[in-house]
Amino acid sequence: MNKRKTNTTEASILKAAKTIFLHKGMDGARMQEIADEAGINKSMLHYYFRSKELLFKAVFMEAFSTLAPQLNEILNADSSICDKIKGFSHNYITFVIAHPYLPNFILQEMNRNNEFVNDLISKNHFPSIKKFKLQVKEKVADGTLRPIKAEHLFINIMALNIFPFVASPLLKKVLDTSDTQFKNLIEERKTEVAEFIINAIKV
Amino acid sequence: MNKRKTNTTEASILKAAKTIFLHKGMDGARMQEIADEAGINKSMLHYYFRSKELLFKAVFMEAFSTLAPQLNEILNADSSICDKIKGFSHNYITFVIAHPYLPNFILQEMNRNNEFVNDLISKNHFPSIKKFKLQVKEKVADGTLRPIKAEHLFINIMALNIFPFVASPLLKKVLDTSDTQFKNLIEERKTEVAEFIINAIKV
DNA sequence: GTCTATAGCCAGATAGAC
DNA sequence: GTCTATCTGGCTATAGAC
Repeated sequence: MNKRKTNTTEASILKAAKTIFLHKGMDGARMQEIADEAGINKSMLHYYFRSKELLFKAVFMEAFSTLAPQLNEILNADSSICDKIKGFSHNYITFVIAHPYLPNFILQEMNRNNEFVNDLISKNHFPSIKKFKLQVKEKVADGTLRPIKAEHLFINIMALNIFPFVASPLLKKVLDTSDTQFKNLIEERKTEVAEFIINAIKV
Repeated sequence: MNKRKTNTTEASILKAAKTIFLHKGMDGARMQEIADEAGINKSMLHYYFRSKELLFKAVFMEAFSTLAPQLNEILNADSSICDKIKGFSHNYITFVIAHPYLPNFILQEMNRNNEFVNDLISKNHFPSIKKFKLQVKEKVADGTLRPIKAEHLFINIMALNIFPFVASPLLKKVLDTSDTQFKNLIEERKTEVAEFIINAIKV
């Protein structure tokens, strides 16, 4: 009985905290706002998570844990480079359409350079680029790919997939698009991005 | 005499405010910290700029005014698309190496969605994509360019140039590079990015 | 476990002497 | 114009009743 209440309250706090932290960041978020969002008393936040920082850590880790593994589709899968790029772009964009604030939140908090964010990440068995590096080197050597460093290719894949979500307010202004039109553009990018990259690297 | 002191003090406040706001954002910045950075008394900030918000607006506008005009090299120059991409990538990356916190600051504050940021920007004769759209359409029609929407090409150019600066903490971890190695990668991108894009769009 | 009330602190802003 | 001192409000966090 106690256990059940603990679980549901704790979960609703986490859910509310996620909403607020993702929209406003650590510095902009208010404990009161999170409590209101969860429909419970502010002191409950401290009862369950002890401090704003610990609550934030929980949210950040959960957010990070959903994004980091997706990189493995590029870095550690066994498929061809083309298939990786097609698969990742489609899956990643589909996922982020459903969670549009995630990428900006992660990047922003990593840029704030708190020791703990970087600590948490280091410990969290970060995906390594090692295997991908070998694969690219090999394909460049045998002439299947234009000469390109794996590092640049990886940065480019990330950039083309992630950037539109991080820069959407700016892009909407320059492109002079409505929200609906912008959504359509993003939808198109599920295939557009992979096509663009593959054209860039194929011989 | 008074005039000179006004100018130098006001300038040193603005400079300090730029440093602090760019590193910490509106929410994370403290007026005391800005005063310390400028080496003057906190009440001077209010004497010259009246409030934190007005000081922030001044900083944001100055930052935005240095970045926005650079988009014109892509959007409104008279050169060929290839030359635009080469020129912009080289110039933009060179500029941001010297001001690495600028892009993240602008994107972050636009994402906070304060009315005033969006208002300020709307009034600031934002560069339009109109001319670039015509140019791309024309080149696609006459077969000089692979079929691509101007919107996607523009997003891609922005993404490939800006993203590495916004995501540097993440990229450094995944790529497992030192600061020096990462700087070298960025340096390479002055030409690498344009090459990549041109390969992607040429027939 | 959940609430109310409040402690304690720190930030932005102002008053007023010089 | 520049300083010191201080007000005021809002925020995190906790004490304590239920």
